[in-house]
Amino acid sequence: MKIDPNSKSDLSAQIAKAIRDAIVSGALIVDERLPSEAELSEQFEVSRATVREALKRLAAQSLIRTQRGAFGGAFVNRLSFEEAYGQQITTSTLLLSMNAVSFDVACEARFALERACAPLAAIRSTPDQLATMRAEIFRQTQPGLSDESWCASDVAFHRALVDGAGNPVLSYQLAGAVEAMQPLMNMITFTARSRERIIALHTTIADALQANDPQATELALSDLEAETKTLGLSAMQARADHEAAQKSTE
Amino acid sequence: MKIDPNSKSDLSAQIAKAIRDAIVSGALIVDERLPSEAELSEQFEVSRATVREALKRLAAQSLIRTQRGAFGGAFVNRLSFEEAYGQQITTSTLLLSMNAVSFDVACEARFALERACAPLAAIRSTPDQLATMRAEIFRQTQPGLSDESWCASDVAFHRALVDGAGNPVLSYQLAGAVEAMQPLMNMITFTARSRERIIALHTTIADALQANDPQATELALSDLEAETKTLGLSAMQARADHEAAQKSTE
DNA sequence: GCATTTTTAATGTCAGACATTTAAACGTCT
DNA sequence: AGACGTTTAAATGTCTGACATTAAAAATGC
Repeated sequence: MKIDPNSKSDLSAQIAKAIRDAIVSGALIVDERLPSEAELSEQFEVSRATVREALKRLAAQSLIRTQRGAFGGAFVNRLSFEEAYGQQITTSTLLLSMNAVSFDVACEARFALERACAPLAAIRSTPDQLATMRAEIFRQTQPGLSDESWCASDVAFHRALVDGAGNPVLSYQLAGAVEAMQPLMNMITFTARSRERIIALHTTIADALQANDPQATELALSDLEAETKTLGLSAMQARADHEAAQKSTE
Repeated sequence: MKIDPNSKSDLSAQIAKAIRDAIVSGALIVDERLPSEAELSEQFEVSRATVREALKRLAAQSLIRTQRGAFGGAFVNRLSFEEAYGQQITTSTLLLSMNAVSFDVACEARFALERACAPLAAIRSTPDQLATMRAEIFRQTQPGLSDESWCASDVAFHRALVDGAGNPVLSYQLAGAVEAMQPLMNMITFTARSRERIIALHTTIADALQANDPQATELALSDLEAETKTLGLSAMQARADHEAAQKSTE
């Protein structure tokens, strides 16, 4: 592991990159202990503070974990699916909120990805996963459910659907898409009437999965996409009207 | 922004979390300047070194950027799709390599996601994107192409396909899936015979997209998935044999 | 009014100290 | 010999204060 003395970027960034490359390339393997901070600072010929900044960068990406005490140190972390989910969701959420991604585009992406799961989920969904979906549908029928609880239940339903594909890589990739939509969905006011329609579609989806019918699942998902887009459109419209009204009173 | 004095985790991690929450919640907006390190260290009642470690964590996630000099400081970063791509790819690649994800599972996920793009790409692919695909197919017909170059061209072809869906959110989500597969694909030795079959399928896909035919595209992708899985299987088999042979000579 | 120099406010880096944690090594008693 | 408490050592976590470097604003000179 060496750093480029001509590079103009921060030393801590360079050192982090050197170690990251060693991990990605496999030169450092999972659970292997890195040299101590003091040793690294000698090796790279920088102060301990600089090494620490580099290690914190890697820790922020879950590439390493640190343990205090004798025989402690920094260890290469096994990146778990759970941790990766979390990072994916944070990144996706920020990406959407900071880049003014339209509701339509996000919605289209989400349902396209979910439809990709449909054929697999139709074959593989476990009774547990189907039960989860039914339970969430039941929760959605409860009167007086707040919009936030409704959205949370919606996410839970869709996660069960995605997990039904029985492919952890797919679940991981989709976690971001499904969860990142939630802030956008939270802008929508769900009327009793629209909830009814969505519940009906959720039921259709659950039925289709239970019947191992991929086509029907995809169809229902497409209908749900259309319904969601319509709701989103009117919510965005209402929001735009509201802002215009505020502007005129200023 | 406050930190919990009872928490037992590192101060720098807590401070990073406090600032991250402020960004995600929108309390700090894009391009806004954070207080200087000295001010933050007063605010949180910690040393400047600790604040710096926290800021490096955030920088590692591309949440902030720093600028030196007077009127410099740390600024909330607009997370671009490009940066997010990069992070997605690193994370996905590590996830696959560290968790012994089988070739089959990764392959299935990748093609399921690509099939999700097919209907959109069939409608929206631009002449530019189609030209890129044709160019990559042509490159693939060149004799003497190394396995690495072949794989790189394969990735370029599939990225063009995915980008053809004209949905940046989809492209972002899929970047990880497509690129993370490459290390696994690199294990495969592509014979002239198998290359021929893949090139034929790539051509079928490009034709179907050009003809705006989503069904044909999906079909060809499924065929390609089957072909890839077969190749992967024999590669894994060969690798297992090799390892068994090595073990017996020890 | 423009070019140049100076100032200044920030981050980047360093050295050294001390606090805290943790597991191994050591002793002691049964 | 084995169980249990104590010491010790090696690591990370935190603090302090200093200096280097950078880059923009302010001051100066023409």
